[in-house]
Amino acid sequence: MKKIQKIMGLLSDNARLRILMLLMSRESCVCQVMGVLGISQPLVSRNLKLLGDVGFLEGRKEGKLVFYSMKKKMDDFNAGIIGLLRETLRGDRILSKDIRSLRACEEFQKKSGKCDMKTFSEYMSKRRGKASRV
Amino acid sequence: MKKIQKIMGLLSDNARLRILMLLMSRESCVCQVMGVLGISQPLVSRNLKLLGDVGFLEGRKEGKLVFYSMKKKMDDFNAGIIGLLRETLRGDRILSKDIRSLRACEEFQKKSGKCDMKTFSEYMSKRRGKASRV
DNA sequence: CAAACATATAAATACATGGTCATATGATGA
DNA sequence: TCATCATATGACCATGTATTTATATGTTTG
Repeated sequence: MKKIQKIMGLLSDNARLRILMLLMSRESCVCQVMGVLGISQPLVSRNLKLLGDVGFLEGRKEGKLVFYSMKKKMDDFNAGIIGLLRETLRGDRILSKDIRSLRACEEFQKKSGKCDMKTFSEYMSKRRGKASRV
Repeated sequence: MKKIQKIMGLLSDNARLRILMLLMSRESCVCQVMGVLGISQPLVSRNLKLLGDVGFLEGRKEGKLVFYSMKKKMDDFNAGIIGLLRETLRGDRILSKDIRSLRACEEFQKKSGKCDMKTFSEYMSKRRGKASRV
């Protein structure tokens, strides 16, 4: 009961919902989440931690980077919620856009070898200027 | 997305979760919910309204009383959440106790013909003194 | 109609939470 | 080792939300 309340509270936040949906599509590191959602690094870290604490996410370190992904094993309630979210938010505009942004962010990271999000923003602007309809 | 956030927020509250679970077992009027949960009347009214606004509950007037119950037709998300809660909270101590209290409250209401919750509390005390393990 | 009762609403207050800023930790490379 | 980069943590402030108090609305009964 207490746990349910806590989880429901966590899922009442826009950023955290987007993070969850984003990580359903694939794992990503903190700076990628920053880049995609456009929110501050401390806030991303905090939200990832919160989602991890209740059993939704797990982290994996790789050098200086930390990659987060959906936890493989979840209890019935968590799995049920995730399933329900996936069903309900399938095709959601914002989330689809986020997933596309994640691809772009990975691309940028490969080219530049950095997680610098200021530069990433500029990169995204140029990119948008060229061809892609957002 | 916005709606999901809203619903998740509503379900992060102890009183509202208990109300939902209580009304899964059967419909009840505002004063019964007060008596069972032991919270103030304005708060009960407010929470019932909130849960109604997002499509979980419906109300039915009967004289001065207003009975609330689970809505018959819900969209997939709402139905999914309710199903998940029912599964997860099946056998929860607090909720089982609430449901027993509801029976007692109905019984009291029949005898006294009133919804006076002060009197109901006294009634419950005596009752507890006699036989029933809560 | 007046009084009592059940419910709803409004205003006020107290507490929780989101977000930012500053800073700490930990890893890599010069 | 020092500098830089990526992430985590702590303190703080602003906003929102739960809860209470007071009061309004609507219904029954005397």
